[in-house]
Order: sequence, then C-alpha cells, then structure tokens
Amino acid sequence: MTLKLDKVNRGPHLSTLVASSISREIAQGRLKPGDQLPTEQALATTFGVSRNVVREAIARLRSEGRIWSQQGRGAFVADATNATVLTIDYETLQRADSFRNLFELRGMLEVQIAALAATRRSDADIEAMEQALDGMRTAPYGSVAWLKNDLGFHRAVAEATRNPYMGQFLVFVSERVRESILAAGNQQKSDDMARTTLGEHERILTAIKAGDAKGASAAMTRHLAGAASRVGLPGGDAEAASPARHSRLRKAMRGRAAG
Amino acid sequence: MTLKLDKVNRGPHLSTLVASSISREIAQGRLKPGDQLPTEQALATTFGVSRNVVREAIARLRSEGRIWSQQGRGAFVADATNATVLTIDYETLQRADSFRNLFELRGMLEVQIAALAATRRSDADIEAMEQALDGMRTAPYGSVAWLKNDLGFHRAVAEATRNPYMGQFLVFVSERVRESILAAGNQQKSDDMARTTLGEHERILTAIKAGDAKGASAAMTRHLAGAASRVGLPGGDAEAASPARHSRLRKAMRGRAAG
DNA sequence: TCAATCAGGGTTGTATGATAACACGACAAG
DNA sequence: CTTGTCGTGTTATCATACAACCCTGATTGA
Repeated sequence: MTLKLDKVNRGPHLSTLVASSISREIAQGRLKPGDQLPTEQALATTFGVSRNVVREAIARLRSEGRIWSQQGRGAFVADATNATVLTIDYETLQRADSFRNLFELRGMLEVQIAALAATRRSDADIEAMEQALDGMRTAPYGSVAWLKNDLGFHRAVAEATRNPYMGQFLVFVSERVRESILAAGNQQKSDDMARTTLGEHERILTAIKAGDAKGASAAMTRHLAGAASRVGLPGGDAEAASPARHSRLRKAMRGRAAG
Repeated sequence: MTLKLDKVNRGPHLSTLVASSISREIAQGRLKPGDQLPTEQALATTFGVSRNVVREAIARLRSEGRIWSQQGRGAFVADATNATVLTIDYETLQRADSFRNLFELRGMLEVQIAALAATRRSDADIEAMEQALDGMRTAPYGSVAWLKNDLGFHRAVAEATRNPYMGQFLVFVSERVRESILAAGNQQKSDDMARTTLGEHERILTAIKAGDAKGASAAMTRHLAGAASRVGLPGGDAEAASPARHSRLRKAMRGRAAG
C-alpha cells in the first residue's frame, strides 16, 4: 500500500506528482482536449495513491483551467486556450535558454513600460521611484534590501503607466528571471556594479520625470543591456526591444530639466 | 450551511469557494505574508465543510504559490512575489477599464513581437502564417473558424520570434481580451470588417516575409488600432506602443518585394 | 548548571470507507 | 415514438483513522 513513489523522498506532495504527471500527459498530447480522464478510482489505483490525493490533483488542474469535471459524468481535458492561469513550470525554468528568453520578454515589457510611464506618471509615482532609489543607495549591492528596492523601483515605473496589468506581468516575469538567475548561480558582485546600476536607474527616473518617453525607453534599454552583461548574457540582446535607438535621442534628452 | 452561491461563481465546488475565500483574505491584507493559517480542522468547522474540502482548497492555493505548508507545522501565507502563476480573476475582467488595459498590454506585446518575428522568422513560420490567413479567407467573419485562424496567425507570428514565452504570454493575454469582449458583448460585424482585417494581416505578413522589422511593427500597430476601433475603443490608443511611427517607415517599406 | 534525550500533544499528509448528487443508458408502459 | 422509472457508474462530500513530522517541555545524565 505504501509505495512512496520510489523516486524522490525530497518530493513534494503526492498530489503534486499526480498533477504534474497528468499535466504532462496533456502537454505531450497523449490526452487531447475533449478526452475523458480515467475515473478517480482508476487513477488512484494506477498511481498507487488514495483517491483523496487524486482529487487534490484534479482540483489543482481544474483551477488552472486544464481540465473540467462534472458530477456524475467525469473529468475532461479542456481546450488549451481555456487556461485561466499563466504558469512557467519549474523544469523549463532550469533550462539555459529559458533565462535568455525570459530576459528578452522582460526587456520587451520594460522598455515599453518606461515609455508609457514617462507620459502618464503622477507626482506620487515619482515619489515612489525616488524612495526606492534611496533604499538602493543605503543597502549593500545584492543584499535582500537592495533587491527589494530594485524590484520596487521597476514596479513603481510599471504602476506609473496607470495600467495595473503592466505591473502584474512585469513583476511576474521579473521574479521568474530572478529565480532563473539564482538557479544558474553565476552572479558576481562588485562596488562598480552598484554604482553603475544606480546610475542607470537615475537616468531612467530623470527621463520619466521630464516626461520624455523616448529618453525613458532608451535609458531602460541601456539599463537592461547592462543588467544582461552583469549576469553573463551577451549585452546587445535587448536590441530588438528598443524602439528609439538610431534616432536622435540626444536631442530629446537635451535641454530638459533634471528636476 | 454554506450558501451554494446562487450565481454560477466559476464552479460549484465547495473547495473553490473555500479557496477564493482564503484568497480574498490574503488579497485584502487580513492575512499577511508569514501569518499562519488556521488549522485545517478549524477551517473545516468555520466553513462548515469537511477537512477534505479544505485540503483541496489548500492544495490549490499552494500550487498557485500563495501559501506554503509543512507537515507537522501548519500552513503559512507566502510572499506575494512567490506566486508561481499569473492569474487574472474573473471579477476584475468584467470591469470596463480592464478591457482597455488588457488591450493596451496586448498591443505592447504584439508590436514588439512583430518586429522580432521579422528578423527571426523561418520558412516554416511563414508557411504557418499563410495557412492561417487562408483559413481566415474561407471562413465567415466572426465565426469560430475565423477566430481560430485569427489567433493562429498571431500565434504563428509569436512563434517566429523563437522565444516560446512570447507565444505563451500573447495567447494568454489575447484570450483574456477575447473573454472581456464577449463579456461586454458589443461587437458588430460586417463584410467590410472582414476585408479590412484580412488586409491588415496581409500587410503584417508581407513585412515579416521581407524581414522588415519596422514595417512589421508598424503594420501590427495599424492592425491593432483597427481592431480597437472595431470593438468600440478609441483607436489611437496603441500609440505609445508604436516604436516606429514618426520615422520614415515608408522608406523601409519601399522597394521590398511583396512575395 | 548545562546539554542531550525522550515523551507527548498538535498539525499536516495519506488512506479507507461510506453517502449524497448527478448523468446516462436500458427498459418497460403508454 | 414518447415518457417515466430504475439501475449503474461517476463525481462531490463527509467522517474517521493512522502515519509522518514539528515543537515544546520534562527528564535524565554529566
């Protein structure tokens, strides 16, 4: 009876294993949309767990929109587009190219967000950004407090867009990127990096303060390129995400008050 | 005992009600990160359900990263940044401004995706786009087949970026936008719209074929502006998401083969 | 005094059986 | 052909029991 699923003792709950197992069947196409899943009883016996565990797994998949179930009928695989949540599973996150791809996506979001923020920011937004910058100045580079204020700055920029989804998506992607960095474990820190990073942030803030959309996106592009090289990524990667690049941003950044 | 919740609130399961109830407590700050949840037994009695139902709710919240639990200790509220899934709850989706905000986010993604796709597309990607366009040509405007191919086109563009997250995010956001449109229920269709929409898609494809990043993003911007006005949104909204606007895209689009 | 050990209660994780609600097909009655 | 009933299978929920684990505090030994 107690089969413990030989694999991992470190393993999470049995319901998680069952859920990801079913999830994999769906992802790999062995269970197509509309197909009926085996009965809970059958799943329980095939996995060697209790029906309760199977139900917890089912509940989880149902909440993710991957399957739907009806009392008296059974459980069925839902259409892929019906997924109500966006999730990046842990295994994929570990792969090397995931990091690069996530970073690219993040850059895409951030550069646009910076431009939008420059046109819509309020005084309270500026206040929040400056507060986050102050927090970064007083915390040692790479510390928890530093990271918290770093994320706080970017979130403040996102919230200045007056579009709550911007912040929601950006924070989500940024956290995945951070997880990926931690998984790779290849970061080295120096005092130079702290100064450089702070300077990049300040340039972003200056442009946003001035209402300079192109300058803000340009500054953000440079910041992301710097961050990329800081974590060991070819720096010029965010290029395609930079809208105002070849054009005359110097003109846009000239003659504007630093505030 | 427990209110059956007359409105069809996303699922008649008790575990769903319990999960959203706890989730609300967290969202409204009555349960702060680090706080310990009541014991499963206590939750069961307060909600008037069995401990099994509570466990299904807990499993769901745990899979979303909202709480974490350890055997023998209890369940605790996790940091907000630890959420492993991105979810847009149904209530927020119904609000009027959600539609506008989601559409803006989608535009932001798509315009950049189009530019990237133009520089990275393969022959197979072009093939997929053309196939989707053919599907749109033969299906009546607004039909299920039409919508399916429409989404297929945009997904093909996203997949041409060689970054799987692009497609993942885009499809997710697009589906939420579609849900929001359906919830509002204010779309009217005509033959003109079909032709216009098809033309916009064709221009996008032409630019991507030619490897013209700026042309692709410009065409996508125009398409999104058209789509916005088609669903009753002020058309100029995607402006900030348009990188190549004032600059000379005519020059970029000149002298390139239509394919 | 101090440290290690151990026993006990509390909590989550899992197993098991039972009951209620519901869907669907078979089948008989009209 | 239609309708109503019933039996079977499935999910939804309940209830209980045990196992695994954490924490605390008392006991024990030096």
